[in-house]
Amino acid sequence: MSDPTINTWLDVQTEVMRRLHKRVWKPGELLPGEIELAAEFGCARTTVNRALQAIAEDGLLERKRRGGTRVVVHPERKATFTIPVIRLQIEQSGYSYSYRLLSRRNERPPANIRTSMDVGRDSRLLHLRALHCADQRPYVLEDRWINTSVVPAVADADFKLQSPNEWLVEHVPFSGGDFALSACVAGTADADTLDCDAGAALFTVERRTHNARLAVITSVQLKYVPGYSMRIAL
Amino acid sequence: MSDPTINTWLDVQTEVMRRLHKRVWKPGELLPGEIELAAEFGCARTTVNRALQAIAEDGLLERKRRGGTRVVVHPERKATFTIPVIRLQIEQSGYSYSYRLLSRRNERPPANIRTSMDVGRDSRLLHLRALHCADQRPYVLEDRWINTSVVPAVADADFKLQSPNEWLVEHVPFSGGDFALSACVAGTADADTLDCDAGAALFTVERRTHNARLAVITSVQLKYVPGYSMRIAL
DNA sequence: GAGTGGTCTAGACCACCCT
DNA sequence: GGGTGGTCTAGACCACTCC
Repeated sequence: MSDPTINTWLDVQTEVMRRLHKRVWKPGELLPGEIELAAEFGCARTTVNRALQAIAEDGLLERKRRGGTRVVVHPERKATFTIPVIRLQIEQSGYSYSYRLLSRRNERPPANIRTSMDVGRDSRLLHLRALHCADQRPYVLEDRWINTSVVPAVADADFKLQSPNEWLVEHVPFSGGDFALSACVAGTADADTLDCDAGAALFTVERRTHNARLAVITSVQLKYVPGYSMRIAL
Repeated sequence: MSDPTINTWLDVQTEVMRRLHKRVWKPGELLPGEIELAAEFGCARTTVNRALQAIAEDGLLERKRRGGTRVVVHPERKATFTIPVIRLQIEQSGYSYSYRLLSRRNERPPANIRTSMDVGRDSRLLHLRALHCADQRPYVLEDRWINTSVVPAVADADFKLQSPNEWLVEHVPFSGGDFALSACVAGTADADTLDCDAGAALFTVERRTHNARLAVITSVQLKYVPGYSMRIAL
């Protein structure tokens, strides 16, 4: 071996990755067992285990108890991105952040919201609309529904200064949810608020958040200003 | 403690998460050291370490060598999604997949591609345009540039049957890249190909892929049919 | 039944970084 | 300097699954 000592589990990971790229172990093939690899690398089995587990988490290896470790055939790569917190997102770009509450009402939600938030047709939810700006220019338009029976404390929240997102993060521990990314056409109302042309294409994020008991806390739609793009590194 | 034995590192993770949700340890606060927690849970320090590391990877804890483990103030959640392989994406939705190569040319790329792929103004790159269909109906329009000097073998590839994406996955081990998600308005040509109205909003994915030596292999833009949304679970 | 990965333990040393 | 997390080791037992 030409390798300059393999000690840490990261070293093992690197070496295994190298062999995967060089097709020393081809897609679909079985890798040597952990003990064997440990012997070759001159380290403990635990160390090899840690490395292989990490690679498996990235989706490049598949491990089974009796079946050994196998190279995944179609390496369906996984990307992880950090869910943007709008204020930080803007501030990190070097702009000043400002925020304005446009409206706050208790309303009967439309059908799609009733469905996605799993509430009856007579329920009233808190409906918030807000605008986030970068250097005083519109950046993203927020349209949010909050289930007040799941989060009663929201009645006392003042959203004039603090955005709903930040209030929720601080006051309501949540456990899960889902995302949908899409594109929509700016209507005249959107265009007016976002200070753009009607008919422009808006990058849109819809997000639903539920608590540990799977009750939907909030459902929000974010429409970004035209030209916005969400960047992710692999 | 009312807890029914804490043995595995997953048990520790669950218990720590529970305390984070219950604000036993509040945002910004310092957790007890690993040895202390190990004593409380009645397990080895290694086990506690594994659990805390996993939570830290999710962005909820921050760990420093001398500074201990701290609850992150603004838990910037991370989401991980699998990069869609178009054919599988369509087939898993229960549709039949078909694919058509629209054009294949060696061309001088426009300025934005020259920049993003880091090539000189006289370089010629392989330019591919293709359409992916679900049940014979347009689903996504692919516009791809491949650097032929980085991937010479591409000259011999036949993209009439196999899509460029799948060919690249099979033949060119890549190591990294980046994504940009955005929205764009369908021009008349796009609308014609995708069989939709001009002016519709198209969800757009741009992706750049480079090899281990950071040479850009390919840059691709995918325009999805109107109404498409990309879904991610947390 | 037997072999593989999954995990735990106890002890040890190291790297980092705050005071 | 000293305390914290980061990691390695060696040995052990368990759980799953293929044969």
